[in-house]
Amino acid sequence: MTNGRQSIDRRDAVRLWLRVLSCTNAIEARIRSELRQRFDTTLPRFDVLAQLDHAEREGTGALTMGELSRRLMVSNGNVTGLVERLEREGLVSRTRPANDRRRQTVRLTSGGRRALRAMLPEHSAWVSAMFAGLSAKERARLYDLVGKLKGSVGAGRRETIERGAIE
Amino acid sequence: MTNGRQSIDRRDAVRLWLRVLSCTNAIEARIRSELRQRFDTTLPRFDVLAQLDHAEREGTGALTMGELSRRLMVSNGNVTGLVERLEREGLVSRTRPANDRRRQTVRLTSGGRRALRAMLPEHSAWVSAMFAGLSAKERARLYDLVGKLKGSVGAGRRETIERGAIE
DNA sequence: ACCCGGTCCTTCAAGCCTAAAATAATTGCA
DNA sequence: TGCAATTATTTTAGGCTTGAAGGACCGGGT
Repeated sequence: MTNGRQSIDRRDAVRLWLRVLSCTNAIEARIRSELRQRFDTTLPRFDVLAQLDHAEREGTGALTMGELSRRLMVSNGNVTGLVERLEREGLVSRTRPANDRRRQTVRLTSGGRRALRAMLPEHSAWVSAMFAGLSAKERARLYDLVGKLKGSVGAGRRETIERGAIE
Repeated sequence: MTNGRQSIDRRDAVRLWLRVLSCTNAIEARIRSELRQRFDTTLPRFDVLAQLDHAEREGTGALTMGELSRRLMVSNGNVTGLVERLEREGLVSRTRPANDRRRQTVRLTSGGRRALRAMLPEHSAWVSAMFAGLSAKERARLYDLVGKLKGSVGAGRRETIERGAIE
């Protein structure tokens, strides 16, 4: 049964995954390259600023390091370095709240807010240009499918763990 | 026109992009984690081995550093380091062909081939488990949409460059 | 024979990223 | 109160990644 139904499905899944990956990489590479050329900055830095801005709009003026790490889906230690560099550049500021001195809260400085506001519209323009080849209907379908996939990823993990790896 | 038709489309495109990105990251994180736990290796190393194996099956016994860099879509310098580490571990070997001594050709060692063959079936199993929440029809639709998106990404780049950034 | 533009690869500096260990502050509970 | 478990963050060691600069090599034209 080296080439049964299951093997074929698996090969298809891998092919699909590789296509998704290469597409994502291409988009990301484009955004990185534009950010570097137009604003002399990097994607992780942009992500931090965008996340802080988003929090601000929600009413949360500042985020803790941990909250930032969760939202960006990167490790704690990574956030430490990123925020350090952004602070050195004067784009964010850190404060230690008196009620819990383990914490570190981060917020945008006015310079950081200004820098981000300059980048956001261009960022949207790049992204929407790259997605322009898809109709509104196709984009909606893609949105749904990826949402379903996201759910499936979590479920797949649990199942494989419960069952004990490969059968 | 701060909130006209275009802005809304753009926001949608960004939302879609963020969903695609977070889904891809989740899948990649899972694969990285499994590779580390089960085989004590990393995704880039796996990618190099898989690419060399693929080339082997196509009849090309070995790849040059440049060809490897193109296929993996990473920089030249990056490949140098990756191959160095894999060579240190005895999984690949490098040779300098006599007819063009600028080049460096890389091939799997028997140990490398053995290591990869152990990983491949599990890798497929992880991926197909993560995609199992989608029906065959949905997977096919996703495959097509992502293919179309991939085309659109290239087209979007060209257009933005020609038109000169954001209008 | 010599040079010169191009190709192939490596080196370099800097930043990104992770997992695991260490540090520091808080909380709960005996 | 005292102290163990928990929570929040930083540190550490190692690897990944890039863009740019540099060095070796090839081929063709003079």
